[in-house]
Amino acid sequence: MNTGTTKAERTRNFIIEKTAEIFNRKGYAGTSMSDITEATGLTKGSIYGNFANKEEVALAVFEYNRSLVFSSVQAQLEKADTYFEKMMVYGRVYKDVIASVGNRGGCPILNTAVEADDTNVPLQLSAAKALFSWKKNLIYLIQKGTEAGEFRQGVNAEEIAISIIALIEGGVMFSKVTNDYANMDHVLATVQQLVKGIRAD
Amino acid sequence: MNTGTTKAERTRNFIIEKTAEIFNRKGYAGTSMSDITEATGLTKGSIYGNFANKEEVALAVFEYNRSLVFSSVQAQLEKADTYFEKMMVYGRVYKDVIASVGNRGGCPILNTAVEADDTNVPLQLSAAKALFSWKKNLIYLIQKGTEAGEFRQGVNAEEIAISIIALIEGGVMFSKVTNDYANMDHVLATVQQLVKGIRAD
DNA sequence: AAAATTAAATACCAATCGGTATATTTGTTC
DNA sequence: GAACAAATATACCGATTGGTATTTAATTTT
Repeated sequence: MNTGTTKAERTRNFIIEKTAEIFNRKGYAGTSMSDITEATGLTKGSIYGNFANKEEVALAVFEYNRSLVFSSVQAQLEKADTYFEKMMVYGRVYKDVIASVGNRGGCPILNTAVEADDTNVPLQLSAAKALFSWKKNLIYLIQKGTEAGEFRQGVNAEEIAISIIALIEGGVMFSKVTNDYANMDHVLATVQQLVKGIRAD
Repeated sequence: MNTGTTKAERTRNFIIEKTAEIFNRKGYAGTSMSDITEATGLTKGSIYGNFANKEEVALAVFEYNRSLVFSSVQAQLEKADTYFEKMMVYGRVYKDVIASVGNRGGCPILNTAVEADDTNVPLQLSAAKALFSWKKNLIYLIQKGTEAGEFRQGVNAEEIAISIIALIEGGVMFSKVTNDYANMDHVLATVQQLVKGIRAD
């Protein structure tokens, strides 16, 4: 990528792209300015010419990492024809998403949420916003699927939505720290079971 | 608490107890030696007289935080008479556990796993070991419950176990970062549903 | 191509980082 | 209570932290 009109915009994107994986792996506190200058080959003067401080880099990087995962999922969602199939995308999100972006330090939402919830309000809000948006989208899919007659009436859409997110994020945490992705398969099987469970008969 | 025969042992425990919440909130990278001296009122000489380095403090603190959660759950498990009831303890773990230890920076296993999986091998192994032990215990309860005729035969115990852990940890992450514990209630409802779903009829 | 503007590099800052050697205090044993 | 041992405090180390003025280099605009 690295598009943008002015030189500053291009450099800004360049910095974000080059440091995205570092921030996702080491976290905000664990990533230093020298990590950033090293990864980009730029000097501090250049970094601070494009960002006010380390926090602003981290915020931009989180948005970039989040959008990477988002568009990867979005591509799968668009391929699915029914709302049931769209929901089932999350039941096999591992093969397409985790395998690609997951091998860059795990889920950025999870990483940022866990680190920032006690230490950094702007980052916390960014993570919370991403989760809220994800939840909202899942609820939307369930409601639309219910209207289309694919799902049963009276389903607790919010409960299903939050549970699917929790399963995926908890599964990423579990399989990453144990280095065993069979664990991810197990939680995704439960996600599929949840989705099949709300199907209209 | 703060038991121990020698003065060194008592000081060691004192350091662990006084810094347990700080490490759980700020993480390993985010907690400094001055945080530790400040919280304990001791000097660096005293800290390094009892621990080899910061990592050793973090490891001891993780073990302490983990055991806090563990014994809180264990107390509930012992009260439950049937294996079904024991499994259901995890479906209401929030009220007793999250409310107490959760308000000290969240689940130590989650926090340590997410931070350490890319940055610190000893801490990663500690977190992985804790999760493995938890998973093993859940599988044991399901198997024992099956033998006792409480649960159906042919249940995928590992899948249920990992899913319950993922739901709880994902739920803690979600509700902590959004500051909305209604989300925790939703995932716990799903945990209960999972346990009820393997019940023998 | 010259002038004006923008961006990046250099050199520096005080503060803090994790850690150590040594001195001093405290507790214990005879 | 003197001698000894253990534990804590003091003072220091070089390296690194995030951040900033200022100078130099590269782009745009005229």
